[in-house]
Amino acid sequence: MAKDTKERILTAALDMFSQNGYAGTNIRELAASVGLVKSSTYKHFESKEEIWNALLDEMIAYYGERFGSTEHLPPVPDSLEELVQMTMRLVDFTVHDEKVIKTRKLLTIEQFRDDRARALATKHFLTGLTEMFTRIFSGMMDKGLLRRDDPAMVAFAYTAPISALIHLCDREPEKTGEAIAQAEAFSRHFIKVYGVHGHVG
Amino acid sequence: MAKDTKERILTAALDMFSQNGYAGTNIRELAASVGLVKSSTYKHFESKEEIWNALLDEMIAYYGERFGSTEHLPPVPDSLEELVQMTMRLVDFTVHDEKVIKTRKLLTIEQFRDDRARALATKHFLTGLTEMFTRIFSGMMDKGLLRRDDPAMVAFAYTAPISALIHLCDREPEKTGEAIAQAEAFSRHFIKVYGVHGHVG
DNA sequence: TATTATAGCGAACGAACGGTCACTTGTCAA
DNA sequence: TTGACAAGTGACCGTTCGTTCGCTATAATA
Repeated sequence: MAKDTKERILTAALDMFSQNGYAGTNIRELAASVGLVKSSTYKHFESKEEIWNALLDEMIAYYGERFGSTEHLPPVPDSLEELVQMTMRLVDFTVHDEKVIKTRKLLTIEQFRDDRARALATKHFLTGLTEMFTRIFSGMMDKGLLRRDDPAMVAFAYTAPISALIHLCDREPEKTGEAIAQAEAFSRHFIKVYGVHGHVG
Repeated sequence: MAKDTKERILTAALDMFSQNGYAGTNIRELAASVGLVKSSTYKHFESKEEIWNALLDEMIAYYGERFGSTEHLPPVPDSLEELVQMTMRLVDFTVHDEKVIKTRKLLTIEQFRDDRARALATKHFLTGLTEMFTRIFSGMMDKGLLRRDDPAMVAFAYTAPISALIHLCDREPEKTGEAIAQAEAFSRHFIKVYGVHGHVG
């Protein structure tokens, strides 16, 4: 039950830090949201900062196991349409999963204050997606599905606009539907421009 | 001199809010950084929140006069190379101008807490640049410099990656040189893909 | 059963917060 | 020369912050 409480505190911390920031979050409310009184928090963490560090540890570990290993790489699509579908599944997940949303918001808010948050933000918002799609596009070029070009540059050109739309969903959740539609429109625009057509799917 | 002090307080507020956030900034330090004692601040503003609101007012006004009016639109380039040059001038300014950097950082940090910051963030990070380049690309398509396509979609495909690199500069200023180089590389990649070549510049 | 560690609690701590107020100083108009 | 006002000061206010401490209840261990 101790382990359980500790986990629940971290979950609440992600909630509040991602909404109000580290400085804007107070332990009293945080404890209350897991049904504790503030002093009880200190049975599980030595300080507010330790909660922050533990949360970042968890986020870094989660990112590592989810995007760091090659086994979680999506398979190289066999058609341009499949690329669109795969992209949209990815977008759909990433703009609807609460934990992922809160993680992004927290990194957005705290990236200028904490160096580990800064580094993780760059991975989350830029290099992570780009590297993943660099491999995918490299494979698709080999298959003759995409025009031969620098796969890293093409991946950057593909993922950055999608990233921008994901950020828009975080900022203005009521526009999520709109943003998803635009992501799909962009994906279809992309395959029109970069894809090799007349291909037998 | 009163007007002067008020302005200096706002400048200091932009400094501190953009670095530590609204909640992480205290009036004592803010006042000290303009050579005042905290109580003197209240001769110019009624409260911390009023400072925040005045700062946002200023940012909104500045954005309006700088990007809102059509007179500040850059002219439609006469060649693809000119598009690259114009883009790089814009990038260079936007990643080096201190006030603009701090404005972006502040909007990044506070976009989830304040509705006006939220709206302004979307303009700054997404729609503003896109709309500007929609007009430019529309003109370039008319001139036969770019392949005919939906100018808004092409503008989005062009500006989103550049925006991502600008954010990278804000987050990791030591990578600014690298990011600028990548912006230019991307811009050249873009004109290679979307441009009409064999054109007499 | 007696012992001990754990996890909760309420009260209290000093420090820092945003904000107020009476007071002084300097400036400028009447 | 005087009066009014704007701008700055330091002392102080109540509140909230993160943190500590002594206590209790529970549950596992010996």
